[in-house]
This record gives sequence, C-alpha cells and structure tokens, in this order.
Amino acid sequence: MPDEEGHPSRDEIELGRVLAALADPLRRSVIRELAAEPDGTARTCSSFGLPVSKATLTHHFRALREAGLIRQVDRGNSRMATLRRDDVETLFPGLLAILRAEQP
Amino acid sequence: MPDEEGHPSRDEIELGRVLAALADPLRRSVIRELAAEPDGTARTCSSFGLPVSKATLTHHFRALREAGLIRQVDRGNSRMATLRRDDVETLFPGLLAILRAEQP
DNA sequence: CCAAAGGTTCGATTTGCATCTTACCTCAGT
DNA sequence: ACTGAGGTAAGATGCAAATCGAACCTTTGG
Repeated sequence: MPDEEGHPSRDEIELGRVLAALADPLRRSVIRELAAEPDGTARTCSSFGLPVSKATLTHHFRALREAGLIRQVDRGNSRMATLRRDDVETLFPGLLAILRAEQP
Repeated sequence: MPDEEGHPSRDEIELGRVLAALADPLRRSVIRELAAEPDGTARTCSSFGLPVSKATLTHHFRALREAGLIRQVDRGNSRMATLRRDDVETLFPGLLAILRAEQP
C-alpha cells in the first residue's frame, strides 16, 4: 500500500468530512493534543492512550486521515501521525483554536 | 410545551453537539443562510426549501436548536428560527465564518 | 365555519458508525 | 530465527441517526 494512500490534497478537503470526524470526542482529543504540541510533532497512534481496542484505533485514525486533518507516515514499525496544521488553518481559520479551547 | 423548551443556555452548549449538528449538509445550509443574513433575521423552517419531508424538517431543526445554534420562537402559525450569533461567536470564534465560506 | 398551511408526534425502516474479536502482516530487538 | 509490539483487514454486533408516511393540532384566510 503506497504511503500517500488516503490523504486528500488540500483542495480535496471537505468541511463536511472534517466536521464529521471532529464530532467524535476521541478523535477530537487526538487533534486537541496534537494542536497543543509544537508544529510537526509526530506521534504514534497508540501514544494517545485512547481507551479502545487496536482495531478501533485504526478506524479513528483513518477517519482523521481521510478527512485531511492528520498525515500518517510509516516509520519502521510504527505509523506516525502529524497534524496538517497549515492546511487546516488555511482552509478553516480558527478551527484549531476552537478545539484547543474545549475542556475535555 | 413551553417556549424555552430544548434551548440550552450559553454555558450548556457543548462543542460535540454543535459539531455533530453541523456534520449534516442540510443543517449546515440552514446555518449558512442564516449567517449570511442580517443579525436577528427570523425565518420559518419551511422557507429554506430543504428537499425533505415535514417530519424530517422538524427533526433537523430540533438538532440545531438542542445544539444551541438557533433559537425557535412561536409566532402565530409558524415557528421562527433565528441564529444565536452572539452565543456561537463567543463560544466558538470563527466558526460561523468557516461555515459561510463553504461552497455548497 | 371550513379549509389549507405550518409543525409536531409516532412508528417503521434503513443506513451508517463505533466497537469488538480474531487473524494476519511487518519491523525491531534479542 | 523467534518473539513482541504496532497496525491493518475482515466480519459481527449493537446503537444512533436520517428518512418517510400517516395522523393530529393550531392558526390564518377566505
């Protein structure tokens, strides 16, 4: 499977998909954590400590990736996730700040 | 049924509910139209010309009302909907602009 | 007074989503 | 070479959401 699979380009990102992805509290917590760290921070899926099974983890990260919110790159054994900060901030200015302000 | 039924106060509005409400394209189009009109504009549910049945209309407007995005007031025969612009803009600054920018 | 228009409620259907278990793959380290 | 850790894929399940038709209520306009 190619690396760029399932990553929409900036102009393919749809607001509906983004909002649907962010409607889930677990996915929102992932974006909130990534948005709070320095730009370019890469983390593995399992480093977020979400209280779900591995299969469900894959499911949630695919939703985020296909919405265009994160980029996933294989590095050795793991798949590192980074926030697509520029793309999101350009297309939807203020959205990340709204997510960061949420009290979980 | 009292008038204020189903309207959360400002501090009861939850981001998750708001995003879930806005994940639907029909509901998003309602907010987009209201956001484009002058503040305080009141419109009836049926004036949006959504391609769904009356029962489904009721369903969608309840989702928007319970999320805290609109206020609904009975006026004679109809139930007028107004955007809760202040509340939304205060809690989620920039959100309405993001919705207005979408090309439907 | 009657009819039509605007909404709501109920019950049914259908579809999609979150979740899990199981099985499998691949790389890293020993 | 084996094992374990990180992830993916497939299939099942349970629940919530979107949709509709039909019945009903209220108000406005003839």
